[in-house]
Amino acid sequence: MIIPKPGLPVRGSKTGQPIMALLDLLGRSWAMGIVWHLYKGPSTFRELQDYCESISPTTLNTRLGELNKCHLVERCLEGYVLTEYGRELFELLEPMGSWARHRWAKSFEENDRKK
Amino acid sequence: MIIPKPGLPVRGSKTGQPIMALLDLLGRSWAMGIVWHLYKGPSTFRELQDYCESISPTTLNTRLGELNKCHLVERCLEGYVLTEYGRELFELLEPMGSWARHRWAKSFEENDRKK
DNA sequence: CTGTATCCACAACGATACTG
DNA sequence: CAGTATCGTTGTGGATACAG
Repeated sequence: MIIPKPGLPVRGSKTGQPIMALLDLLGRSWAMGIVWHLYKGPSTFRELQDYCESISPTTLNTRLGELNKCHLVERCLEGYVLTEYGRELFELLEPMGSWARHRWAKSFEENDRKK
Repeated sequence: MIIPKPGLPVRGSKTGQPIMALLDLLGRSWAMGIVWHLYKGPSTFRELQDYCESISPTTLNTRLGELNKCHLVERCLEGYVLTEYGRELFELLEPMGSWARHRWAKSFEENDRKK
């Protein structure tokens, strides 16, 4: 398991620019889904598995380990929960998600209409 | 070449959530570097190749094609340039980059000190 | 200069079975 | 319930040589 730490080589940046490490981490399968779901409150392994319908236990466990080592998720009595960093990040992600949905996605619809 | 379009399956999301498509696109090698460099102004293929020191022509061309089909980059007389969408996205990315550098990266330094 | 065509190596992920 | 161990498939990207 390669942890995308700022300063070390990551997918897309040999010098490990923090922003690239972040994009690497969050771009992996289900990472965003996990953060999104945990923002609502703590969840167990099984609950997350049900939420991410087609995720394999291998991948879910790997992802949780990565998010944990990157200080975004931590263990708790109820299973897993977002850290302070995790919550901050989620809130930064919202404007991007909003832009992606409302502006960017529209650009593809326009393109489709022209064809 | 698999283009990460919102609505179609992408790395990390089978339903192609727009935010996941975006993270997929930007998480690929050198994508951010290209956007970052082009934010300063138009560039030729060769200039981008020099800027992204170790990138192969194959990858650079693939990446430019993806960014173009996703409406973030377009061709111009001077080579390549950011579109209106591209500039909007860059500006949304800055707060995240800032957080990654100043808050998130610090969390790893703290961790290192403890060990 | 600007790409394109091949080939190769490796990391990511799902499927599955199994252990604590 | 909560993971871990293996295996096979596939995408990603570098290297290189070559074409427009």
